[in-house]
Amino acid sequence: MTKRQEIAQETRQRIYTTACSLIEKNGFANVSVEDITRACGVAKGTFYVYFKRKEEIVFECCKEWFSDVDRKARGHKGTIVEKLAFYFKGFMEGVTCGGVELCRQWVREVIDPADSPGEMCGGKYAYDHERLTAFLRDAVRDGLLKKNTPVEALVHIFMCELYGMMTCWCMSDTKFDPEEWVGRFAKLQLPALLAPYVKTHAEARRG
Amino acid sequence: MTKRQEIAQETRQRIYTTACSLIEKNGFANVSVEDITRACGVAKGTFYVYFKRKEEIVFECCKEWFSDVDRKARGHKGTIVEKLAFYFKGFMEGVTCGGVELCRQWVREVIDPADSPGEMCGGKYAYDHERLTAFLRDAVRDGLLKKNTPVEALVHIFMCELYGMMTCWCMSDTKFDPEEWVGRFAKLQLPALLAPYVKTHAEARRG
DNA sequence: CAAGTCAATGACCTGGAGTCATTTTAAGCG
DNA sequence: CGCTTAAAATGACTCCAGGTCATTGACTTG
Repeated sequence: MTKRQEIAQETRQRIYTTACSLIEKNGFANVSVEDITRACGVAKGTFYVYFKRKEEIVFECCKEWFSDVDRKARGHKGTIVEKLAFYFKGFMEGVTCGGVELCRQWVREVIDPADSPGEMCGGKYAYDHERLTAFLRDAVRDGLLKKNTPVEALVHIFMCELYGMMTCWCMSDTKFDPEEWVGRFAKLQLPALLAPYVKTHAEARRG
Repeated sequence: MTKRQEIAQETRQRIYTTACSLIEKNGFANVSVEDITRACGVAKGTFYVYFKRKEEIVFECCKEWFSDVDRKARGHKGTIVEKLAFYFKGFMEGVTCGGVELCRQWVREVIDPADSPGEMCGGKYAYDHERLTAFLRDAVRDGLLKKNTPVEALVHIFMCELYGMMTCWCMSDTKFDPEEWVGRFAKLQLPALLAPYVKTHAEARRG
């Protein structure tokens, strides 16, 4: 990497960091692109060298929420119910850690498939969706779930729950506790949903 | 009502109707206030005679979604699980009937308590919240649920589910079917959630 | 060192939200 | 029927923020 590219990377990073913290402090709508660039000492145009639209910065900021949720959950010992509970817990930890203003903007963007197809919503939704699908497929492969498990349908249900949680967290202005929610979901609802597909001990022994 | 007030009401109604249909056709962000006023043959300023902000029209459009969901559900015969399933079904019917673009804007507004406190989010959220709370309290009073039922907590869970459904419906661009979702929720998850609070036949007989 | 590349710039364009002084029109009254 | 009053309607205007693009000059390359 040449010195030039290094400087460019650093500029991009500075814009990204500044944007995240400003948005978290004041909310997406109350932070202008000029606010961001002024705060990190570059011209407005520079923002658009690195990001196509103002919204794109949110995608950047939120990507890391989910960066290794699935990897960790795979490593988690226990039943499929316990693994999934761990997955959800990790997911919501990422979200809450990112802050409510970023979460709000994420939801705003994700509900609208019309906004920049391909890169934004479609892509973002697919991101989680595929990750969770792969996770469940592996659980089937590893014998934690029966062969006839309707993976796609379950993924849809779980995505509904996760995004419902996010939406309500934003609505309640963080007063509601996602961790408690995940706990209850895992204890009451998850077993009911998975019951038909979880192998009994006898079945598991048979393979 | 004088002729003057009649005309004013009619103007307001015309703006409201035109706005709803334009938003549903093109999406909230792609409809300007001028588009709306032009389409119904009044000046831009007239819009602001009747609505404080562009967003306020959405509140108006969406209010009727929930107008008598609870009343109908109260009249529905059956167990508390069946009544609630009916409630949820009616709620989502209202939403889907209103159309995905209105639903999107509703979610956008509702997740943000900072936007016009009192009237908008706080009020809107409270609207559903209180309605469902009253519904569950009545179920307790009528002996469908035990006295120790944690009504507030249940309301929160249900609101999460409803808004999760709405969010996912918007995300999937209406591809996902809320009715099917409600059906499954009522069959698998609702009984698990309510189990500790539903009276047994013996308990019900004792009162 | 000359030519080429590319990050960075900021004046500029655009479009839409919301305002307000003014005009139009219905209502009330002698 | 005029005249006054008050409400409804107007549209030119301000303001602001997102996004563009021709230009600059620092760095790279041969």
